[in-house]
Amino acid sequence: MSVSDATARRRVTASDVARAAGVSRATVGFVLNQTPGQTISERTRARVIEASVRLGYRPNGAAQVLASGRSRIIVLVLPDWPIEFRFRAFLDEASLALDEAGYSLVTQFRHPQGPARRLWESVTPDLVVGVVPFTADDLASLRACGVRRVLPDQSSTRPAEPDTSLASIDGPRLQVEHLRERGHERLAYAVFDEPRLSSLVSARHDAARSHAAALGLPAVDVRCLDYRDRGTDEVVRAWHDGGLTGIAAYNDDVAAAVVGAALRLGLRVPGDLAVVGHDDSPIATIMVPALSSVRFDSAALGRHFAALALSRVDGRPPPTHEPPAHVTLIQREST
Amino acid sequence: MSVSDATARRRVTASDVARAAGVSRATVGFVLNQTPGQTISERTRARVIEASVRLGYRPNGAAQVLASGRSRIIVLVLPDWPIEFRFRAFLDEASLALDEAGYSLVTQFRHPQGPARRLWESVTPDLVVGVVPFTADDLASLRACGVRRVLPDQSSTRPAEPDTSLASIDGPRLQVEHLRERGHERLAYAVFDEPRLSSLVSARHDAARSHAAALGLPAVDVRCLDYRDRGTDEVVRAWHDGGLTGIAAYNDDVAAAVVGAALRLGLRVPGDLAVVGHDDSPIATIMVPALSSVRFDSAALGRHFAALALSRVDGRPPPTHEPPAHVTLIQREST
DNA sequence: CTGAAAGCGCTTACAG
DNA sequence: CTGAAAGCGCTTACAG
Repeated sequence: MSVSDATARRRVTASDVARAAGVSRATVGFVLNQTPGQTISERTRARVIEASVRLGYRPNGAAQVLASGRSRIIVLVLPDWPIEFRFRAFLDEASLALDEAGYSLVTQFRHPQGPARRLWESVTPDLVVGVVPFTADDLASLRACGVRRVLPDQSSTRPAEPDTSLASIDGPRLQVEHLRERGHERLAYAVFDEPRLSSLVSARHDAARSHAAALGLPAVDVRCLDYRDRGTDEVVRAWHDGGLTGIAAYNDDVAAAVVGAALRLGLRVPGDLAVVGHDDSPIATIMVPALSSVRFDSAALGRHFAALALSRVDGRPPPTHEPPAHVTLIQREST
Repeated sequence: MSVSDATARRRVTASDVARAAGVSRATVGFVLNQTPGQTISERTRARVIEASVRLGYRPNGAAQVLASGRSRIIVLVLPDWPIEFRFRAFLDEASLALDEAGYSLVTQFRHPQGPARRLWESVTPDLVVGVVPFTADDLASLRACGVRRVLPDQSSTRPAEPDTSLASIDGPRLQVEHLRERGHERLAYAVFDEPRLSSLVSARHDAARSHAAALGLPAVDVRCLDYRDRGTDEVVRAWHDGGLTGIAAYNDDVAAAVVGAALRLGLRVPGDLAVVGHDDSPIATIMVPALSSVRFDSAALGRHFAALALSRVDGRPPPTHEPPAHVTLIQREST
């Protein structure tokens, strides 16, 4: 009765457990944290565990962080990009792998205006990872908040860490190669006019451009579409009139917009215009004609991200093996 | 020089600021937290602020949480649903509104296996909100971790809080009404076979069913599709052969799958089969034919969520006004 | 108007 | 093998 009273009244602390088990507070910590280098008798250990379970003891996170200096929290700062279809699998796998190692992954989107309070000011993370590099402002704040470990690592002059970002440029390469193999030499790259995406978009179309150049193909025509009006139709007509036959798209939605415009113009896909998307989202399979696309193994990327993050929090060198080969081209009806 | 030394060596604390400003540690806290009921001279205040800026002082979050018992962190526990298109806008708006009130919104996805460590064990949130109700296990953990405020509120017997969940059932109603207005009486409801979604899916098709019943329409035929094979074609053929003419879909991807199957079968959309989607994702505009769909005002929902959460952390009664009317039907070519 | 002091609930050398 | 004690960096009555 006094037990349930105490439970109801206020939070159970390590002192409560110690009292109930007839040991000191320190011993409670040693047992529950399995602190190495301590020799606790089996009987004592059992008494402590029994008491902590019986009382429903949960350590106070803030007190642990304050005393130990470690939170076992990793913050992932995401750019202000619209969520991509495969991204959820990336997060799921990364969280799972980190969870198994005893860490929690917490994500924060970074808006242009920026939140007044950065998350790392509140949660004392062991590590903060940015998908895009941090601003000087962010870095100053990170330092002032006592965040010791940051990825990408700014302080060192050694070569950049392995790139686990989702801004992969292997996809565009595969798209260009695939169109070339299907007999297309005059190519275009289609993107949506989505300001939030600018850095990612330009990384990808640059990759498409330079890979085409490396293959000796004519310059790739990069165009912005707006799916909300019919401007896409004109762009597609101009491509066709100009003799372009192969279109690589930033993602499957953009590819679907190109295919839709082509159909409205009476063009055959892939007869007159071959179109390849990116992300292998559900719509690629659903569309008529079904869309060739680039599939990301985002789960593998998520696991690789977790391994990299863990090596960083433990102060170990990053994993030496390359990130997994994670993109493949799925051919369907549109090429 | 000694300043930059100290900065480099270890974290700047309130004591450092106090020393530099020639005041006590308490005064530093009073000034920086703008504690009400204190009368601090303008000169002292200025000195403290100057020193804290100069030294780059940031309060230690863990210590603040431990001492004050409040973290200004709100955890939103998300079910294991695939991310819906409009969901990002919801999160953006909610985070922004909470941020303005000085709170950080942290989200955690809840996998079936469940993370070993729940986030609320580490971050001492002021409030934990679940999109779906918590399990008894979760509730026990929340209680043991000292989380005083939880939504949906389990402890009280008063009527449930206003529903801000994304499992809205107004969309299905609009779909049924719209199909009816377009002259369709024999309806079907199409979903994907996605186990992660079961609760949301059944909430929606139940809504469609009961609204059709309320309108005096024949029973709605609910069917599971699988877009990865051609089984969809057979379902759509069966609908057409059976005289069904109006199809409401769980989301725009499902609707696109139905439209695609209809086109492959040589049916006219909307002539032979009218199809209405849900979410108004980009693909609805892009598709040929363009898809009628239900648009969510998820930004307004996000703001409403924030207001509700803030009322809860402040211990105020929830906002009395209804959640905004947030769904509208956008008619395009498919109905 | 300002400061000295207790306390939040842990961890972790250190001493027995 | 176990415990007493200092310390993490704040907040907040309380006393002047």
